[in-house]
Amino acid sequence: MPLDVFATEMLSAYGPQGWWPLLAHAGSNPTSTGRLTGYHPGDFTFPRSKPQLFEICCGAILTQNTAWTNVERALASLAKLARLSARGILSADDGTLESAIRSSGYFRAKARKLRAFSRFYLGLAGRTPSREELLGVWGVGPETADSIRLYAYKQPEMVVDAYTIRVLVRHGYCRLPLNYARAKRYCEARLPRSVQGYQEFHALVVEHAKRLRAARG
DNA sequence: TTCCAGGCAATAC
DNA sequence: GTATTGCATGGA
Repeated sequence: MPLDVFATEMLSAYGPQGWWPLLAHAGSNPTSTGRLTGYHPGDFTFPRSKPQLFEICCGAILTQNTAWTNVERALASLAKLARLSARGILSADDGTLESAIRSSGYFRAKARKLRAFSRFYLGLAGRTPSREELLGVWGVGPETADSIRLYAYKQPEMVVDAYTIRVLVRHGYCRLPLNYARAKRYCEARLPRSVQGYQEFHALVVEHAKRLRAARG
C-alpha cells in the first residue's frame, strides 16, 4: 500500500502518540504517580515555552542510541538541579553535569555534546536554526538535527531513525543498503509536507517497530 | 549473561 | 562514500 495509507493505518491501530515527550508540565497528567508521563496525544501545541523547547533539544541529544526511560531520568535529574537550561549546563562543573546525566549512557560524550549545543543555542538568540547550522554543532548528526527541527522548532523536517529504516525495508518500500538521506527523501516525497503529519508519522513508526519486535520476541 | 536501545565522531580504507 | 570502533547505562 502507498506510504500515506500505511501512515493512516498505523494511526487507526495505535492512536496519536503525543510526541515529543516532556517532563511533567502544569496541567498535564494531573493524576500521574511518580512516573514521568510526558506524552500529549493529539496535542500539537508543544513546546509552549523556551524551557520546553530547550528540553526537547537536550532529549534529542541524550536519546542517541539510548532507551528513552534512561533519558527521562537524566532530564529529571537536570531539572531538579535547575540545570536544564543552556546557562545552567554551561555553568555546571563536569562532575555535576556528568553525574546528572549518567543514566542516559555515554555520559562523558553527552555532557560534551550538551555543552556544545548550549553554546550554539545561546548564539541563536531565539532564532530558528537551519538544518546545516545544527549539523555543524559537535554531537549533532542527521537524526538529532531533524528531531530538533521537527519537534522543538516545528519545521517540516522528516525524522529518520533506525526504526524507520527497518520498517521501510521490512514492509518492502525500500531495499538495503538504505542510508539516512535516502530514507528521508523517500518519506518526504510520499507524505504531505506537514509538521503534525511528520511528527505523528515518525512516532507511529517507532511504536510500530517496537510492537513488531515484541511480537517476535 | 547477552542483547538491545529513538546516534555520532573519529579513523581507516 | 563505506566499514569499523568507542562511547556506557539500565531493562528484558
